Amino acid sequence: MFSKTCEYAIRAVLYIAQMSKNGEKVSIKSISKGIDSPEHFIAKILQELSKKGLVQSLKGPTGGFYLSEHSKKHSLADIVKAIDGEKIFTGCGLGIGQCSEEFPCPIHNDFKVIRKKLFDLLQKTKVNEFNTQLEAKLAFLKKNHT
Amino acid sequence: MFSKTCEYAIRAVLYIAQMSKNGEKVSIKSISKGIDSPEHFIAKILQELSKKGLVQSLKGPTGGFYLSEHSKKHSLADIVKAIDGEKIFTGCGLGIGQCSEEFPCPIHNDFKVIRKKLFDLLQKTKVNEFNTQLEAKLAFLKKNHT
DNA sequence: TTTATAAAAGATATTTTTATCTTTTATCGA
DNA sequence: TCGATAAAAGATAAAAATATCTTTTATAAA
Ligand code: FES
Ligand code: FES
Repeated sequence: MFSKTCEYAIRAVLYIAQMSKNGEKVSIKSISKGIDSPEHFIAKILQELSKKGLVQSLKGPTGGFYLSEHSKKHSLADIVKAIDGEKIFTGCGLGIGQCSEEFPCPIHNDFKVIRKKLFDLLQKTKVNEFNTQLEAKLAFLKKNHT
Repeated sequence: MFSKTCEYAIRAVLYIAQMSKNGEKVSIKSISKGIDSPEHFIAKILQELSKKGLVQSLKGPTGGFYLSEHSKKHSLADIVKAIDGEKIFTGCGLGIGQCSEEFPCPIHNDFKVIRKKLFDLLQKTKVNEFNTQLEAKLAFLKKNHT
C-alpha cells in the first residue's frame, strides 16, 4: 500500500507527536527504538520531513525533533503525499497513464470509491490524535511493545 | 497500491481474456502492444502466471496465451496474490510486524475496513467480465487507445 | 570560549524491482 | 523430417528503494 519509507515516516511522526506533546524534544535514537526502524534510515526520512515543514527539529544538546502547533494539525495524508506522492490518491489502480472518466480502466468505477475512502481517512486523521491511545497502550507503533 | 509488475499482470490477463474469448491464442507481441508494456518484461510475468496456472500457453506456430475455462473464473485478487502476495490484503497499513486486534496500530480500525473493501472488490471481480466493455471501447487497458 | 551533543548533509552500499538480451525447448505446418 | 514460430528458461543490466557510514554544522551547557 505505502512504501516502507512512508510507513516509517508516519510511525515516526505519530511517535514524535506523543513523546513531545508537552514541549519535550525527541532524539533519533529514541524514535528509532520507539518505532523499531533503522536509526540512520529514519534520520534521513526525518530530514526530508523537516525540510518540508512536517516536523521541526533543533540541533545540539537537548535538541531533537518536535512538532509545532501547526505541524500537530497535519494529516496523515500530508505525510503520504510528502513521501510517496499523489499516485495512491489520484492514480489509476491498473497503472494506465492517467485515471480519467473519459478513458477509464476496467476497474475504474469501483476503484475510485476505495481510493477516495482511503484518502478521506488519511485526510481526516491528524497526527496528534493518537497521543492518549498510545500513552495508554491501546495502540502501538511497533511489533515488540515490551 | 500494486507493484508495476502486478499492474501489468492484471492488464495482460484482462487483455488475454478479451482477445482469446473464442479460443484464439494471443502472442506476447500482441499483448505487449495491447497493454503498452515492455515486451520482454510482460513475457517474464506471463511465464510466472503460467506456472501458477492463472493463464495457459502453447509454444510454436499458432501458439500463444489463452485462458482455460477454469482460468476465466479467476479473480483479480488471485492475480494480485500471485504477484504481490497477501500483504495488501492482510498486512498492517503502517507496516508494524503483524496486523492484529490485540496489538493494533493507531489506524487499524479504519484501515482494516478499507483493506477489506479492496479485497472484496478484487475477489468478486473475475477476469472475463470485462470482455464486452473492452470490445465496445467503454474501458481501456492503456493510455493510447488509438 | 570550549566541549559535548544531536541533527544536517553528503557519500557509499545493498537489495529489490524493473527491464533487456540470449539460448533453449516445444509445436505446428510444409 | 525439416524449418519456422513462439513461449520457456536463463543470464545480465539498469534503476529505484532501502540502508549504512562519515563529515559537517548548529546549539547548549559547563
Ligand atoms: S482509470 Fe483506472 S482507476 Fe481510474
Ligand atoms: S495493526 Fe495496523 S492495520 Fe491492523
